[in-house]
Amino acid sequence: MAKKITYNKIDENLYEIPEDFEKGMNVPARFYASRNTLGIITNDNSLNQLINVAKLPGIIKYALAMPDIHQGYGFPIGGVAAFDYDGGLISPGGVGYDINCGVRLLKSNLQKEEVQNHIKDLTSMIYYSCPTGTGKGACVNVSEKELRKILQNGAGWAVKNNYGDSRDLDYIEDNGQLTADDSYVSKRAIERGKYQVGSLGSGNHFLEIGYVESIYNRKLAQIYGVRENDVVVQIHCGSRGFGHQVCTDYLKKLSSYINKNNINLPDRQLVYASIHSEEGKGYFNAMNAAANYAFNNRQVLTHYVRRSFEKSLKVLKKPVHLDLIYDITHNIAKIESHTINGKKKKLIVHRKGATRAFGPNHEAIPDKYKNSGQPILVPGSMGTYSYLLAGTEKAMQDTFGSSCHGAGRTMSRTQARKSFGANKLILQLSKKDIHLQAKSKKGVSEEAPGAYKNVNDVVNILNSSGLVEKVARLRPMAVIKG
DNA sequence: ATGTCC
Repeated sequence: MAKKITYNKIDENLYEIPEDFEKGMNVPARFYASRNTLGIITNDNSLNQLINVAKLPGIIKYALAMPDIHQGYGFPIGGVAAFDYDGGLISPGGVGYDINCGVRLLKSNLQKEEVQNHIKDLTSMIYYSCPTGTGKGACVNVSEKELRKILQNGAGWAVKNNYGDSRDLDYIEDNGQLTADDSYVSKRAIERGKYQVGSLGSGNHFLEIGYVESIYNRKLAQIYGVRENDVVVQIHCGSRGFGHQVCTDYLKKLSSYINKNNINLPDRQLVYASIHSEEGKGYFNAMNAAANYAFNNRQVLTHYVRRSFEKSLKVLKKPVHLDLIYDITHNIAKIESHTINGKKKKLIVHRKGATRAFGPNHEAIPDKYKNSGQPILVPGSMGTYSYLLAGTEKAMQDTFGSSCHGAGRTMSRTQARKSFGANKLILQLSKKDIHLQAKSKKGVSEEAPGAYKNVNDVVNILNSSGLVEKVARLRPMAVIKG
């Protein structure tokens, strides 16, 4: 029987497991929660995983968990951990299997009323032009030579090949490209990647047409370019089988590194390497290649969504366009500079199921948004609200500039399948005027809103903690799922 | 998350 976790309340929605709670912890573990979510969070293994993360060498300040925390592979999902760059710890478990899984938000020049009557045709056209579900299927099949260009250039590949506009690149985190040497990617990953360029995937991935339901901050909404009733599109997906294979490959390689160097781990799933070692350098480069794969994936899908809007809404007899508001990643480790005890320090920041949330005037934010902090996209569970938020200076100080990534699961996929029937869920959505087009009933059950926390609660925890500014809330009209 | 076991 594991020992009961004790923690101190250090702010209204912030709790801390002290460094002396368990032998081996190098820093305290902090998590954001409300009275409502506390019972859910302590119900799974996620806080034990967070304590294990606090035991890793070179961790800075504290192991952090966002309010959407739940257990994952090694590190909890909804976790943030920053390591000293000189020590160089990098860990695949701190990134996740779906490397650079992320969300992008597009805004159309159309109003809810204009799209409402055509929603089923539009959804269907997108559904058949954007492959969904597990396995093969892609908007475009590429040769190994072209794939390697994608792995190096990210979303720039799509733009160069006419899947988008060069302006899109300004509104993607890191401009849709991280530095990557693709020679560190396995042959098997290459094989899997060739046939999935421009595909949605399954699980919690989705494509959603919705509208801006309410505005919380007019000034920030104006800067981001959203108004009430604007029709928007969210695309949530990642690096597909390619990223999965990279993760699998390097968990194995780094496991050998751990054995070779006689390193004791609090959990076998927490394998890591120094980024300065050959193994660590290999993972960092392969991870970045997978990140580029995902950036490009979302860009190619965007192109097909745009074409579907144009074709399907010809009846409106007006030009239809979709502008990219922002594209964020919530599964990545990045080298960033942060102020620690008054001094700038180079860190390796792992965000797993956590979104970057840089505050105003950060150099990484596009000029147009410079004064407002970066846009943060928090999709809710299927058929519920999603949020557009802005990063704050407080997030820079308290969470290495990080926020949550969604509502966060409250039960396993297996448990959700047993608890919720797909047909009933589809009916419930339709009563709310939300049209669902899904590849598998199993997938629908697994993604039942009842298997997730309430996204409103999760966002309010971060908002009341000062980590994010609420900008707008989005309501779905139609959802496409794998 | 994932050709849910190469």
